[in-house]
Amino acid sequence: MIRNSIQVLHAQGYKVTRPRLQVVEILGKAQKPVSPYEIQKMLKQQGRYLNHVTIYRVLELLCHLNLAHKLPSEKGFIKCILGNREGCHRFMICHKCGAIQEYADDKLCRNEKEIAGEIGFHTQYHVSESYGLCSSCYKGELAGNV
Amino acid sequence: MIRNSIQVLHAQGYKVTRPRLQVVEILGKAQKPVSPYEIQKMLKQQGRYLNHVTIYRVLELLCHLNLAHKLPSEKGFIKCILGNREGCHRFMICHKCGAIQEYADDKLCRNEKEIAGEIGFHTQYHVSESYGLCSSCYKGELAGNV
DNA sequence: TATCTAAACGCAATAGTATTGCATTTAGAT
DNA sequence: ATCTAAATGCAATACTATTGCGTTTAGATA
Ligand SMILES: [Mn+2]
Ligand SMILES: [Mn+2]
Ligand SMILES: [Zn+2]
Ligand SMILES: [Zn+2]
Repeated sequence: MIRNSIQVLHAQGYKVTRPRLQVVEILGKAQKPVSPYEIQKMLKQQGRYLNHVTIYRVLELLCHLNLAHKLPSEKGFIKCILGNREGCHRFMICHKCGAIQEYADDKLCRNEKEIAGEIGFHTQYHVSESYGLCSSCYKGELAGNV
Repeated sequence: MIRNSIQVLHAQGYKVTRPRLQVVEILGKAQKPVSPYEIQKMLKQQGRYLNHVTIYRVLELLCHLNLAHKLPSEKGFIKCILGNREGCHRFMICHKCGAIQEYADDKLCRNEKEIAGEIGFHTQYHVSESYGLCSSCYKGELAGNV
């Protein structure tokens, strides 16, 4: 995570700074989307400090570099685990435990573009989030309902 | 739009109030997502006034009744044009003119659920937004590039 | 039509989120 | 070691969202 981020930053001509690495580290540990202010609090607990403006700017850059994604409906950011694979990156979100699963699927993209094409809409990218229960939470629900 | 909203409010045991009708009216006219504060401004221009808290509450209700949708990535609300059709309601968003096209597609939902199922994720609903150019903006782009 | 009450609204206070301009610091090139 | 464009911190400001509570009102009932 960190290593890859450093590489990407470097390769794209962006400086490798402490704030950037700190945010990357937080995202790497987080198991669910985190907001800029949440990141600030988490750093604070480590005795570190970053201005919230800096965090906003870092997150913006990380998204630009596809190292992170913004999940608007969750009001938070999450690290990208797919790399620069083709197609759009999609998410499954467990609304019980908050866990996120990132995935990509070309067929799905083609489907959506096809439907759009039928009414003359030219798709450039997709935002796609599935909400439900992850396998472990689903099992928990079943157990609870006995 | 208004008539249908009145019916739904009534049928569900919610009062038909002036604030609710005013917000419905604004959503009906808007050609793109509008935020609560934008709605307040638009009403102001008509010489009307609603407290922003009221607008928040009305929008929450309208979404609950499927008369409107929140578009998180656009930070705004839009009226629903599909009614209570089965499946999730999806959107195509032109990032040039801001126009929105709502649609639904069962096949797409099945596809997504299928993919989720493969990793044990149990989907309950989808958030889906396609970004690109609507047909008229696309034509405009082509013309401009000559 | 008048009365009544739960539901809805307005207001005020407060909290949380986001953006901008500018001075200072610093990564990394030379 | 020096230099400079890039990045950060700070301060001010604007925008967005939530809560509690007193007042008003839609619409049911008589
Ligand atoms: Mn990704
Ligand atoms: Mn709809
Ligand atoms: Zn879960
Ligand atoms: Zn357009």
